[in-house]
Amino acid sequence: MAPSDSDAIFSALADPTRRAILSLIGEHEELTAGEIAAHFDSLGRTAVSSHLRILRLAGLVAERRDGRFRHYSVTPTPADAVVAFLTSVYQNSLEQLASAVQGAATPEDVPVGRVEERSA
Amino acid sequence: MAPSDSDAIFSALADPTRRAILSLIGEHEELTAGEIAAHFDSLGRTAVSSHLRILRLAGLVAERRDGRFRHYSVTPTPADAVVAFLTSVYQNSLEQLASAVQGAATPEDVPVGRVEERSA
DNA sequence: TCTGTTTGTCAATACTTGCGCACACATGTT
DNA sequence: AACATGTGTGCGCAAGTATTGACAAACAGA
Repeated sequence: MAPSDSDAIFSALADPTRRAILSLIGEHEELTAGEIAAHFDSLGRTAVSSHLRILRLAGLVAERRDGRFRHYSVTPTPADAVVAFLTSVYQNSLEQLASAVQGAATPEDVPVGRVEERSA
Repeated sequence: MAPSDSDAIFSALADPTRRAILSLIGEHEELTAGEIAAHFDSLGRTAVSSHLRILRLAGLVAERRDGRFRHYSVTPTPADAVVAFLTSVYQNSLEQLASAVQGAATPEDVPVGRVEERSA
């Protein structure tokens, strides 16, 4: 199976700790790795660093290096992959409001493309 | 950490095969386990059954027993948990879509509250 | 400059979890 | 009884996670 971007994103979101980290970063503009690690007593810096690496490889967060610090922030775009998948599955119950969103947002940017699927 | 629903949902969505199964069911109204298994040459019935069990426990699919067959369909509501999380992180770029989704699925149940988070 | 400290990651190791398969079992049909 | 449909169980293998120890990079102070 082609290791598409969705794989990395959904795998990254599968871990509760990573979702908590993502939420934590989302509450602020930027956070250093140390500030993030400080919020998790039960985790060492290595574990947090590893999680941040996975989030970064998935494109969910961006890192800005400033001296010996590394500031992490949320990247807005990659949620599209998740929304695209949900849209493709829940078309029936969502197509109405999809058109509503189209009217409100950009009409052409509504990817209903298929997600990966093993050919039989 | 409280094993909230989000855990089961995101874990279920983490596997590419399960996402493919979910997409496959979403393309049709209902599918039996055998029909689903027929679409995946590289998977036995046991594996597909196991995936369906996980999807069912996560509330992503519903099963209707008809004789010796079991018809699976997509349940529309549980996408709320995913959208709720995405909303909390990507408030800016998704609030329109999120409000639209919540309005169509569960109008009164609008949990934009915090996702689980380890207290420091 | 030269230590010493802080920040963050890398490497190697144990532990846990998850996936897929083979087999057996339960249920329903003919 | 014989067959078909699906699932539960146990096993082997792979992947992910957290920890310990060590390392590179950047700053502060004497």
